[in-house]
This record gives sequence, structure tokens and C-alpha cells, in this order.
Amino acid sequence: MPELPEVETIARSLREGGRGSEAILGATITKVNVLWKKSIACPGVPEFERRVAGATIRSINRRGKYISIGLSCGWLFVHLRMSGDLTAVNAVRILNAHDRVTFDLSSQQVLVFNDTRKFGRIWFTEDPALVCSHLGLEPFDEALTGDSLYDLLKSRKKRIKTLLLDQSFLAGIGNIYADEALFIAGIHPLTQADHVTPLLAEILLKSIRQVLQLGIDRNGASIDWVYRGGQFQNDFNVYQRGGDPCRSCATPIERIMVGQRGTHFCPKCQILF
DNA sequence: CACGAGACCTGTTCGC
DNA sequence: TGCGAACAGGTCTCGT
Repeated sequence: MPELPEVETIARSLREGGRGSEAILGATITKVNVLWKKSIACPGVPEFERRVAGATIRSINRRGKYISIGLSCGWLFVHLRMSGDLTAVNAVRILNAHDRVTFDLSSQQVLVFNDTRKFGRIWFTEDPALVCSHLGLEPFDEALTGDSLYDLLKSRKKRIKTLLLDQSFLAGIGNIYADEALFIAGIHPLTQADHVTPLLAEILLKSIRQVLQLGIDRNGASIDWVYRGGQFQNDFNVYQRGGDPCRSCATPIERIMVGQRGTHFCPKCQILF
């Protein structure tokens, strides 16, 4: 499910409360319950439970599509992959279907990792680089400019859509926001990255930031049963609109597969460079 | 280096 | 109505 705006929304909810979550900053983890062992990426489950129990939650942030939770003794990183969710609720709560890991808190709350498809993973580490050193720049990083994006693109032969999904290129963009950003930019998803000119790179960066910011403003997108509360799905121009008329020129939106991902675009508004 | 296929998983939707 | 296929917001690994 979650791309940058959804992960940002979830992290903010845990930090400040909202979207069905309570704020948990300052709480101490009293007990860890691992219900699906594979949800723990590292270290092993016994060590994970032992080391995380007793830790105090000091910070909650986002890096790429990871939620980073700063503890008194290290870091928790949570990647929600396709169907994960992380919420904090009052302790009086019955176990729900697909709950994979729960953290009992001193504040009479429970932090719950729920993940239908079991793709999500949680890491505990003392060294954040171990988990996220492979990530590229944040799309809103001030160091990222039209010029620097052009520099990153000019020697790459990949299709632009594939590159936008590459987390070591930029961190946080997923299938929805890649399609939406390329539509705003007027760039065909199959355009080879090194065909993007400096001017196009400038336009693409603005488009990426525009759709991500709108997504954040709408609390993310909620498409089906997985993630609720977001409203960005009402602003889709192309994603899941195959066959529907383009909002700009009325040409039917096309759907193709790019790198085994459903890809949506307007064949008239988006130019293959 | 770039791409496609397959794996990891469960649930919903679509076509016959 | 039933049933199998296709598809889903992600990422890793392997073969070409």
C-alpha cells in the first residue's frame, strides 16, 4: 500500500495522534509479542523481543517508505510493503485478523503492526545505516534540484517509470505517485531516462513534489480495504483509470505493464521522448 | 547495465 | 452461484 505520503501520514499519526492512532512519544515498550516470525527482519525473534522490551520511544519519523522509531537503546525500522499498517490504540483491544507484531506500552496503549499479505518487515538495529544506507535522496531534499536530477538521469538507460520506482534513485515514490507525476509532467512512462532534457528534469521534479505534497495533504490514498482515511484517490488523474477519459484531453487512459507493474498514462498528453 | 520472471502472501474482483 | 485467473500501494534474487 504505502508510498511516501501514506507512510508520512502514519508516522505523523503515531507522533501526534490522529487517523485512529494515539500519540506514543515518550512511552516505554513493556512487552513485545511476535505473532508471525518472518515479520522480524533482524535480529532473530528472541533477541528482538529481549532488546526492544524496556526501551523508551523517543522519536518517530519517516525515511523513504520506512517508519523509523528512535528508541532509548537503538532504532526500529518498519517497512509496510504492500499491505502493512502501524497503529497505536488503547490497550483494551481484541487481537484482530492479520495482526503480526504487537508492542505493549507503559501508557496503557498497544502499538500494532498489522499486515495482511505478510510482506512487511521490522528491523531493530543500533546502526540506522544498516537498514537505509541504500536509499537515494528524499524527493523534498533541498539538495535535489532540476539540475541535480538531470545529472542523475543523463547517464541512465532505464525507462523513467522504472527509475522513479528505484528506491536507490529517489526514496519514497511508488506506483501511484510515479504514474501521477509522469502525467503532470507530460512524460511517457517508457521514455528512456537519458532522453530527459534539463528543462524536462525541472518539470519532472516539480511534478513529483506536487503529487507527493497533494498526497500528504490528503493523508494519502486509500484504494481498498487495506488503508483507510486518506482521500488522494479522489485526485487520481491516471492511476486505475484505464479506459476512462483523460481529464485534460478526453483521450482514453491507457494501461500497460512496465517492469511488471500496472502503468497508466494518457497517450496524447504524455510524450515519448 | 537493464529487463523479465519468479518468489514472498492474502484477499478481492472479473470473466466464463 | 461457482470457480479459476488476474490483479493489488513493494522489493529481492536469479537468469539472460
